[in-house]
Amino acid sequence: MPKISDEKRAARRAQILNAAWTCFQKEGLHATTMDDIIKASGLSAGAVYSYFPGKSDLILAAVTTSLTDLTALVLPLFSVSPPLSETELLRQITANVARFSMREGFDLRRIALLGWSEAQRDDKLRATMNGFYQAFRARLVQAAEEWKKRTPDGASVSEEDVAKTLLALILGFVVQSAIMGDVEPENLESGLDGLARLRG
Amino acid sequence: MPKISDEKRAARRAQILNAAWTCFQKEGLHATTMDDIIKASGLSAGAVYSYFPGKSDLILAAVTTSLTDLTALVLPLFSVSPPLSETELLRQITANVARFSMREGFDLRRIALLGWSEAQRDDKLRATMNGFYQAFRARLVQAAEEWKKRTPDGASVSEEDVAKTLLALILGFVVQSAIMGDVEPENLESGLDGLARLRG
Amino acid sequence: MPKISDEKRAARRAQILNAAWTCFQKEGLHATTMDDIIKASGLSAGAVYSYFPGKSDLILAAVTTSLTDLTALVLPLFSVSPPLSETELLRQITANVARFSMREGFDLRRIALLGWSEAQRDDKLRATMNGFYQAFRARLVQAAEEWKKRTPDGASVSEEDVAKTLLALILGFVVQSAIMGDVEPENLESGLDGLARLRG
Amino acid sequence: MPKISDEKRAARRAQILNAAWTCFQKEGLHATTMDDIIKASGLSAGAVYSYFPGKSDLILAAVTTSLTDLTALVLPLFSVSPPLSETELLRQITANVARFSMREGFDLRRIALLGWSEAQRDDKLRATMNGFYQAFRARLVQAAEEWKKRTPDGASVSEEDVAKTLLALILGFVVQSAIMGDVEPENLESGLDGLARLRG
DNA sequence: GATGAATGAGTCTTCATTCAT
DNA sequence: AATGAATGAAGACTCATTCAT
Repeated sequence: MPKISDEKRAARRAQILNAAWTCFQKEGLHATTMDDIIKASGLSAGAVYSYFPGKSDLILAAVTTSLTDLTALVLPLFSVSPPLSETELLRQITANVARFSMREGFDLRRIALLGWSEAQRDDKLRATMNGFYQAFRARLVQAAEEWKKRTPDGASVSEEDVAKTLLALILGFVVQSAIMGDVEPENLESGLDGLARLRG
Repeated sequence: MPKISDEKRAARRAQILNAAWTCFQKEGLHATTMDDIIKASGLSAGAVYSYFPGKSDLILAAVTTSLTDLTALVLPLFSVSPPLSETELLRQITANVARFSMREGFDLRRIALLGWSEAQRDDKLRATMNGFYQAFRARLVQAAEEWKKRTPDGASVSEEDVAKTLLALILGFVVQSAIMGDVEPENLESGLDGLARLRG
Repeated sequence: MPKISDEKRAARRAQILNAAWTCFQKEGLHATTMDDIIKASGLSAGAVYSYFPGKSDLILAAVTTSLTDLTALVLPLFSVSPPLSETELLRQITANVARFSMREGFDLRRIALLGWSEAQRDDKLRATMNGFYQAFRARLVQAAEEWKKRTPDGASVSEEDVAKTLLALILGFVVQSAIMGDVEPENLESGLDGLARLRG
Repeated sequence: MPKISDEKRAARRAQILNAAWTCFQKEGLHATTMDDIIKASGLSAGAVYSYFPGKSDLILAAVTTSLTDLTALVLPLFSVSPPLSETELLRQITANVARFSMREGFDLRRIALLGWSEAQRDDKLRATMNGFYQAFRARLVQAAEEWKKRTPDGASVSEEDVAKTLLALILGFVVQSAIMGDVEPENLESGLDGLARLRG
């Protein structure tokens, strides 16, 4: 098969995935019907099914894609030089999540909530998400190790726990802003600072 | 059958809600059919529908109940004397959430994830959840005010932001432990401490 | 059993029938649920079922009642002295039907259409209605005989056919005014006159 | 399955409509279940629903079709040359209705009664039927104008009222023959004649 | 390969009727 | 005798998936 065909295949896949994403976000995972996606994609039912064996695969692919896109957005933040401080990293990550959420009608936060819910039922999806979050947290652990090295008297700090705490803050930011809608990256930065000062 | 007593009505309602909760948790909100709930409740379809007008009401009631139960569990923590410190409050809240999650096979965290997802589609549910979280965060603001008073040099701390940050930590704990399953209340306590020390 | 009890029974029956009539008219025969009637009657389900074995009996009774009421309204017209002319009788009958239709929200024409439709399915109802219409047409035949006697040269007139024609006019008036709503008794009188003149 | 031809689509539609008509007539409009129609049509539920969005549309289409078929049967009678007399037109119309009623097991009169009843509840259906009868009556008015022109001394005749009277006779014929079953076109012709003679 | 019509098991919900209290 | 909660068999309609053309 010539190369064009492969490109076309990839384009078609992206086209379907895009349609699925839009629908999922607007209607939720279960309220979206295959027909919605088929219509939105502009292809035929048979065509869609030739790219994805079933609805659950489409869901998995959509969530995976959004996770991958997010990774591409966030990973560079770990490699800037000089490395970002904890406060700065948290602010940038949450800011990126918030910014990504506004893009072209795709709200990453909604997709995240939908995905978490679906992961309760779908083993494959849960495994995929788990893997992604593990990898992400591993990067946070690495970053924490860096900060630790630079901190005199930081030997007793658990980089694992710091990573878990940062991840909790990020995920909690996603939920809180999706449900309540009145949280900005700066709030966490200020709150974290306040919390430290209140503890003395 | 003559008029049923109020207690019996309430008991029946609870019986149905209990069945629904069990099913929702096992299967997810949409994958659970009314028939599942009907069978699990041990009642007839008509009986279930005489207590709840439809499936969405059952979902709303199930989520509301779990939210109410959680409130009952967590609210007392704000009233202990002497008041808990921020670290202690966070640890106790997350510990209660984790403990509640293990109770009688009901996992509050799963219900929470399912509810958040459903709230994207169901306006009534979203309003209910929003109200609950607003009230909860207001209590956190109050607590932060207390801490602020006791902190010399704490005047510039934003209690709003502290509350948002604590809520983010709690919600993030729920997500992280539901999806990844390897987070304990102590991790957040230690991580928050480490974070403060790394910041200098 | 004392007399009071019987009276009470009759009153209850009427109360139920009244409720049924109102519902049937507003919603149609099938769209009306037993619960609608029960609620409208102010009695309990059991009470209603102790007076009428089932919904079809209620329908039969409601139609029969309306037919009976109509009879009471129309029959006297055949006994007035001196007897009414054909034109006058037709006008008075249709006028009574129209007037009855306006009474207290009960529209006899609607009940008639509903009853005819139901009679297609319900043998008992069909038999009842058939009997009523036969009796009514027999009265028309009698009236036609009278007119015939008074008409010189009327020997060859078929009183049966005159009666069928008058009945067709009355029933057609009911349908036309129920569906189209722009027919008055006078129209038929004038139309019949015109028809005669056009025939030469 | 590739795109189906227009003829095939129309044939399928007719097939379903035919099944619906048969069922409606046998069982009545509401007693007929979608499953009855689906079974009778030989198609699947999904197929039927892809041609008709719901039961009420099927009812509307069935009634509309029967009305259209009837129009095709009756309209030519208004265009014969030389024009039919009032008596003749009435006889031919009723005769056609009666004949149509016998065709292939479809009884137009029953459909008419069912439709009138349903029109009480269904606005769309009522509007459709009203439109049809208005058009039909307009043709009767036209015919009456013709008769009027040919009648010396006919100037004062109201063609509107003549049309309303003729329509009442036709509709009344339908009801009377459907419910009582002992009326023939000739009866009306003779009765109308007798009525004129009795009036002097 | 692509199409989209067709499938049919499955969903939520209703409602005439019963019968325990 | 009266009540009204409970029953459960239908009913209308949906939708992921297939496969004839």
